[in-house]
Amino acid sequence: MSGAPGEPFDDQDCICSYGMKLTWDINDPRLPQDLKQFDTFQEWTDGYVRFVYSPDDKNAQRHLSGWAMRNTNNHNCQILKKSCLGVVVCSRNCTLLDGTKLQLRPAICDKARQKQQKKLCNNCNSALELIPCRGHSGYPVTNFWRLDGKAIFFQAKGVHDHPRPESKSETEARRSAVKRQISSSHLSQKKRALEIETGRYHDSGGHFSNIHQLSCLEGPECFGIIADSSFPVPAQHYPSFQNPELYKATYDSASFQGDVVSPFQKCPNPRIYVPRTPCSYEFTVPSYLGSSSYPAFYKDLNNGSVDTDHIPLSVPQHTSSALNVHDRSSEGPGKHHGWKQIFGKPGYGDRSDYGQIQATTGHPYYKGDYTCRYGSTPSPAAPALQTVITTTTKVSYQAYKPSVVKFTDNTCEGKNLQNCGHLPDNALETVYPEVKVQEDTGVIKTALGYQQDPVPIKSDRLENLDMYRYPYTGNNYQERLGHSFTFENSDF
DNA sequence: AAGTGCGGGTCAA
DNA sequence: TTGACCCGCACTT
Repeated sequence: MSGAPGEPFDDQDCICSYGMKLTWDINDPRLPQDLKQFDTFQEWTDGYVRFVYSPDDKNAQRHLSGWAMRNTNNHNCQILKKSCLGVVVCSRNCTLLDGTKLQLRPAICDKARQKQQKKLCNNCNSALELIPCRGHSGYPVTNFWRLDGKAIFFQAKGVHDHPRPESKSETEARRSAVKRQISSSHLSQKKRALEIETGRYHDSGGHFSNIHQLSCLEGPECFGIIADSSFPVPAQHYPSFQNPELYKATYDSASFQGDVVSPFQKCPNPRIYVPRTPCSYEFTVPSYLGSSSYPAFYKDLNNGSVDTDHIPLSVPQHTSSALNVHDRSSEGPGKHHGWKQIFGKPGYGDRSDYGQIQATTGHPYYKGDYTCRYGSTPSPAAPALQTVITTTTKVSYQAYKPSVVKFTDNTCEGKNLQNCGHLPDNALETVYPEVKVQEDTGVIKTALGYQQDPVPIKSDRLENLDMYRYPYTGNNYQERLGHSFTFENSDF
């Protein structure tokens, strides 16, 4: 189906991954061999994209993804196939103290996932619920990995129709941090007991002032992610690695003492802006993709059985929101519209940008029936996306070219978003009308992101350096994170 | 314990 | 035939 291996697109305006400039499909007998460059590792791929990674890229070697992807047997030992597990949310869709939603990473292991779903929402005690991914014709988004020759080929099929879960690194970092807190807490208690025994304890209030303030939290190496400092700095728009400052704040003693409101009660950020790409692409990072929050912890560490999964690290980003997850999850694949159906649906014609598409798929997440936190209004400026994406394994490479080019004019800056402290649900619902649309263009963003000039991002981030200490500001969360962590093999 | 990858097997389209 | 999915196993973290 694809052209000669290595044959690049001749469209000079094609700003996409190197992998997508080449014409290949993961199932092709022969993949491009004469590779001239590699793509920077992308943790949050979304959409029908392809990348070619260096065989030395550690993340590519590990088949890493921000999404919770589980191995799927495709009976082809040459190609590793993984499918998305979705995201775990609160069944009541409760709003956390910081105004965000619970969005946990589904456990990859089946047993662990079952256990995970038996747990309760740490915020409202209602059940947790797994929102399955139905972004690929009603089936989970699939990722394919293939080591061929001197490159690692990656291909993704489908557009995630759910919020991002915590990334693997975030989950690991959170667990790591919590464990450290636990051990620290226990050590502190022992120390205190010893002090009492020896008559050296003079704290009249019996208050552990700063006792939970871990010294290790001063440095990024405290967290697994940084130790692995090596994560690639993808030139993508929203790297997912945490800013150590956020951890520092989050795991502060106040938060750990139980029912204490997070010190950073949030402010969904109005400033949603992503620097232009070299070709003046500009778009908004959706809230659910870019923000996160650090709700207060409710577990008493003294009980020694903190469930790290119940301590949401980042709960960001909601795509859609005020949905009823029961409705969402109870819907079978059959009720979802495939891409063919979507594109063929009358009335949308050439306005088939992703936002429009997903907002009209009939999927509860995007139904107009729902009062969505971020709305589902398509960008009025969204141009036609002359894309044809098949719903089968074989994806026409031709689909990629126009999708990127056509996105040029879809500029949407969240400058008008309200800056608010602690908004109630219904208030938030009206805040991000444009965000949803941008999120739905994930495929394009991902494709565009890889070559983005990091310089403007840096300057932009530097301008907002102060915000690093105060989570949430909506969408630039992930963007900010990119500053604190570096990816492996990155030339950043 | 959980993540990861492999592979046998079933089922439905 | 193809793709999704379940399961068990082995190995790693």
